[in-house]
Amino acid sequence: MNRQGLRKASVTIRDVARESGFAASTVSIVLNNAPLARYIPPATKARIHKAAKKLGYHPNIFAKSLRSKRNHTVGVILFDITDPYCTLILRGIEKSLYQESFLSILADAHNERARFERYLEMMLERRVEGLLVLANWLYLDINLLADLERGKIPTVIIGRELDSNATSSVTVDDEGGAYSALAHLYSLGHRKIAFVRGPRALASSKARWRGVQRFAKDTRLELDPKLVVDLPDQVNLTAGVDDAFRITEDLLKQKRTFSALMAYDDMTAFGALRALAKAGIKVPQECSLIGFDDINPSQLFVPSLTTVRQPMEAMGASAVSILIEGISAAAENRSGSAIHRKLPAELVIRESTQAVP
Amino acid sequence: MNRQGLRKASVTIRDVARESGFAASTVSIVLNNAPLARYIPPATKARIHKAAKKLGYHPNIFAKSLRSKRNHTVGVILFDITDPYCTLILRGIEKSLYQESFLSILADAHNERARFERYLEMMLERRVEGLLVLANWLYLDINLLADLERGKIPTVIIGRELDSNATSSVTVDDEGGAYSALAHLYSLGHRKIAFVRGPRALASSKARWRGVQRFAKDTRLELDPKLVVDLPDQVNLTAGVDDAFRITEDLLKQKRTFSALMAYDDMTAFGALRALAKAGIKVPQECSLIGFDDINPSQLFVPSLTTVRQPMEAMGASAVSILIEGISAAAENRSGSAIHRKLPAELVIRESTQAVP
DNA sequence: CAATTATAACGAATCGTTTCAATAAAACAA
DNA sequence: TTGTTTTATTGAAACGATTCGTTATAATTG
Repeated sequence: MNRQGLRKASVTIRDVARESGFAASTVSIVLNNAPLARYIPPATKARIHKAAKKLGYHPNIFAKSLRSKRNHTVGVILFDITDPYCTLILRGIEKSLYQESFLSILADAHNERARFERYLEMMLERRVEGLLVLANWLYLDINLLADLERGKIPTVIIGRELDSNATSSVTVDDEGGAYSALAHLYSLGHRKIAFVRGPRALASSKARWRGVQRFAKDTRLELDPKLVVDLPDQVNLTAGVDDAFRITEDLLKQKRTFSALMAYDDMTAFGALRALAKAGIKVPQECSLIGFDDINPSQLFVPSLTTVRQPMEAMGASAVSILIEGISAAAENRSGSAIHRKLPAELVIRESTQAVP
Repeated sequence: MNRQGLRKASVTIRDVARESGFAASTVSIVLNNAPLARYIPPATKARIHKAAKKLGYHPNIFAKSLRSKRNHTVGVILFDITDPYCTLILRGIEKSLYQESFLSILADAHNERARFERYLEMMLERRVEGLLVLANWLYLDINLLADLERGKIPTVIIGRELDSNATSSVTVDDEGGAYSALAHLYSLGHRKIAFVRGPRALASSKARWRGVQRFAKDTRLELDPKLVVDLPDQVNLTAGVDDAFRITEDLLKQKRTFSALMAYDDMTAFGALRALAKAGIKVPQECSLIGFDDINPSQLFVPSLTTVRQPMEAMGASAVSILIEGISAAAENRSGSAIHRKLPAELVIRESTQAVP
């Protein structure tokens, strides 16, 4: 008694071979349109295709990967999927990956080092072909770098540049963005401007502040140190908003007047807006408010938020293009060198800023 | 000349075998702690482990999968990653998956049928062990069902129940949620209440409206049909907000007074809020506003939004538990039947509602 | 002491593809 | 006619891990 009775789990290339009357190798060549396929006469090809279709043949991807050592998958590690900033970048990544017929494994590190490392481990174990790291709101740094380079697979970091520039990166021009944000407020006549800077630990905080300082210098605008406060280091996103709220309240309590407030980012601006509203200060009539990022909710707020847009979809797309290049380089044993791309930010004027009366 | 000169791509189990002086099969048994390992003396185990560590051995997952037919991966298909509603569910999914050491492949269908089908295809091709479908803001229906069942792999749909209940689902109690939302407004003294209902095509629109009607019946509250408007069918998320804005404006134009507005969901509420603000109507002083979902931005708005919370993290977690159960059932050739879970919604009272003066 | 059972380790087959080298027939050239 | 290419097809050898069945000792039992 043979195994006919047993239900075959799935149809293999040998089944197609038997059905079509050719060898498995021939079937493989035809179905993959391998170089050798140029010798195969159309009639043969047709028969093989027909057999494959008839049996509903789908190549086993595990076996395929085992031979080719490829799986057309990249890993995406981010640090808080709850952050709308991530979301838009993900959209950009997804669009590009889709076109390349790559699929992505998503991991959310919850801003926890251990989780990050575990995920990194899992991804390497699964031999993803490349790695995208979305370094939003991220405090891990020094060793992160080492970890990433350990993998020896093409990697692109979005939103942050590593100290060693062995790993490719895509960032936004924070400095330029902050510069134009302040320029916007200035052009509206604001001179007394409060600043809620980002947490010290974040690279982008420094960069944005540099932009502010550069503008101030260029126009001889005086920055009142009493009107400059720092957000505390804070891993939690919504807690960050609360911090911003509190800090702005403190700012208001000290009775120094200002006609505009520039926030580290949109989230911060939301917190500030709440504090201003609570103090009965109308935005933008009595105080202009500007953020940074242009995350999704910003346009929905009342008043909608004037902000500096990070081209997040473009950043995602850009990262993918670098990564894919790195992957094909690796596949062909070429060695591509790290690429660092810095995209311009764009001022988006909405309702939360207006000319000083 | 042998192949010593060639750089080995990676260290295999045979290398460990050679290094430790045992056979590959023994190594496999030890490293996986297979049943047979109970016969292997500690000394041997130690030597094998040492050898493995020394060589930095990592089992090749492709080969592993080829044999075991498993890959510890589930597919997650959603319809708009930009939607904050998705984001929180994803968080729930991720947490649970992490504990099970599963990884997820993420696909965003952009509300496009073709894209959905392509992704479904890709996932089946990759033999994900299960499928999670996040049916937010979704208009595809009839055939979607057929597509999903074609795959014959464990599947859970979140946010919607399929007509055939062959596929498991996790939904929220829309009707009960809407009921309690209206009850809340009623208890604050509101009697003239406007409703912006969801798009006709969405199942949740109907369910929520049923909740409203039921409450009205229970308390003999009269619903003024002139104060009830429908959101048009709309695939795009932010366009939905604009629709809500326009619709609310129309509502206001007809000069019917109402002291509260109940929106289909939070996004809709945001649109309504903007229209109210533009008309100079203060929320909540002159008009209370309530949403549904409790997406992330809702607590950040000024005023923060009273709403009905969907327990999104719990929904994600619940879906994963059903899925994992289905996967192990499949692995052991048991046949689990579809499970349908409906989670309660919870009223979250914030600033946007207050008692009628 | 012989018979049985635990213990310890291994060899070979298997999973499903792809690819290399080989073969054979046909087509062409000298 | 013989020799060389071109065209068509194939068997067998990987890829790297797991598992089943086997063998060879050591320990235990009657």
